Amino acid sequence: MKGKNLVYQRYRRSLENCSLLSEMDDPTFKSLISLFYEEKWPKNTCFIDENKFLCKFFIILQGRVKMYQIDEISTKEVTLFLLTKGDFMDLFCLLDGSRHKVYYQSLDDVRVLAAPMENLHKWLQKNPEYYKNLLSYAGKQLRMLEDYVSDITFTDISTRLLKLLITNVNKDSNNLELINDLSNKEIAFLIGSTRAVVNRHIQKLKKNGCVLTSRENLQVMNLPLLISLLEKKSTNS
Amino acid sequence: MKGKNLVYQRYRRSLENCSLLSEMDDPTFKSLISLFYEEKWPKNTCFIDENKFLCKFFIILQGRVKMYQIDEISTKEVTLFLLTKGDFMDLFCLLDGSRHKVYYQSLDDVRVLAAPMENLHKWLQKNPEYYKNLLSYAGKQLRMLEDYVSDITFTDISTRLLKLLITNVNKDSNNLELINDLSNKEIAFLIGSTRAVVNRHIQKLKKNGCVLTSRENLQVMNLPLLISLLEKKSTNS
DNA sequence: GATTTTGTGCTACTTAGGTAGTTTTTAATG
DNA sequence: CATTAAAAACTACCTAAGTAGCACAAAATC
Repeated sequence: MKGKNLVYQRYRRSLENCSLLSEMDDPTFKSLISLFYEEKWPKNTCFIDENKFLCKFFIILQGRVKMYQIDEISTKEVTLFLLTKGDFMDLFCLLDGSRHKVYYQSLDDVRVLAAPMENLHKWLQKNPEYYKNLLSYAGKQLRMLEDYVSDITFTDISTRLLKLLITNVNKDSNNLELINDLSNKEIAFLIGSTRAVVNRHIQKLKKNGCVLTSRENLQVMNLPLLISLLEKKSTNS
Repeated sequence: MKGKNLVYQRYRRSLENCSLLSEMDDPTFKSLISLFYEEKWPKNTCFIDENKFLCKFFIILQGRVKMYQIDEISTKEVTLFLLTKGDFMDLFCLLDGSRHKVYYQSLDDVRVLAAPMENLHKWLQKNPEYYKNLLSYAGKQLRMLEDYVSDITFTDISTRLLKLLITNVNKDSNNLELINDLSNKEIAFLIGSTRAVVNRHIQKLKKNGCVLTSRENLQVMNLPLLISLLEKKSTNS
C-alpha cells in the first residue's frame, strides 16, 4: 500500500505539466492513474498505420515522440509536433475513435503510461469536468498549428530556422535543447523543408559563428547574433 | 411562452450541425440558448484586435466569417478557417481568456448568437459533459489545420487550387459553393498564396474548360476533368 | 453620368527553394 | 581493423512562385 503511494507520488511529480492532470485532487488522480500501466518504447520505434492508438491512450513520461505526416506520393515528411513529457497520444482516437492519418516515432528511449481507451472513456464519463483540461490541451495544439501555418506561408526557410533555434535555447542554461541532437533531415521536417536546403542555411550560420555542428549535434554559440539576424529579417522586408 | 418555444425550435433546427449542441436534450438546450441573444453583422465587418471576443462568445447562425492571420511585416494574409453556420468564436478566449492573435471578417451579412463569456463559463461548469462536444469541435479544427500544414508543405499551388475547387463542389447540385463568389485574392489567402499566382492557374483552368469566371464569381464547368487533373498530379511526381 | 475604387488579366523579371549527384566525414557493425 | 551505412558538405541546375507594373473592365460612390 505504501509502495503504491510512492509510485503515485512519483507520477504526480513527473507529470506536473500534464494538462489533463492539472488542478486534480489526490483521490481523483489515483483513480485515473490506476487505469494506466507503464510501457517502454526503444529509440526509433515507428508506429505506422497501427491500431495501437485506436485501442490505447498514452501519456508520455520520458523521451521525445514525433508526430508526423507522410506524403504517399513524394514520401516527403512533415513533423507536426515534437511530443514530450506530459503529452498525449492520440487525442483524436480518444475523441471519436476514428483513425488519425498520422504517424509516430520515438526519438529517444521512451516511457509512457498506457490505458485502454474504453477504461479512459468510462473514467471521463464519471469525471466530465476533466474534458475541460483536454480541451485546453487541444487549444494549445491548435494555436501551435495556426502558427505553423502562418510561419510556412509568411516566412522563408532561413527565418523559420532562426526561429526554431531561438525558441529552443534554454534561457537559463543558454543551451540548445530538444532539437540539439537531431539530424539536418529531422530539422528540415520540423520547418517544412528538405535536408539540403536546411544544410545550406546551417552552413551560413556556421560561418557567422552563430552555431557549431557535428554529426547529429547542433550548438548555439551566439544567441544575440541569431536574434539580431531575425530582427533584421523583419525590418528588411 | 408559446412564442419563445417557437424561437427555440427555430434555433434548434438551424443549429442542427452545431457540435456544442449535439445530443442535447430540450431542457438543457433551452437553458443554454437562454444565455444568448441575436446579433447582426453587416457584410465585410472586420474585427481586428478587438476585445469583443474576450468578453463574448459567438455561434454563427447564418453567413460566412473568415478567421485569418496577418503578417505585420509584409501585410500578407492567410485564411485559417472559413466559418459558417454552427461554428464558434472564439474557442481560445473561452478556454483561457487569453487574447488570440487572429482576426475575423464577415463575408456576408451574418447573424450570430452572442453570450457573455462568464455566463457561458458558469453554464459549462454546471454541465461539464458538454466540454466533450467542444473538444470534438476543437478536434475537427485540429485535423483541418494538420491537413493545411501538410498540403502547404507537400503540394504546389495548382494542386492546392484543384483540391479547393473539388472539395467545394456540392455533390448534389454539382455547383461550387461557399467559395464561388470570392475574389482571386480571397482564394489565394485560402491556399496560402497570392492573387497573381492564383489568377495564373485559374487562367489555365479556364482554357481547359474546367471553370468559368466573371468578376467575383467562379463556376466549375467540368468536375470530372478537375478530378482527373488532380489524379495526374499524383501519378506524375 | 463622372469619378473612384476594386477586381481581373497579362507581361516580364527575380529568386529562393527544391533536386540530383558526388565527396567527405563519422559512426556502427561484424 | 575492414567494411558498411548514415550524415553532412558542397556543386550545379531548374523551376514554380513571388513581385512589380500596367491596361482594362466592372462596380460602387458621389
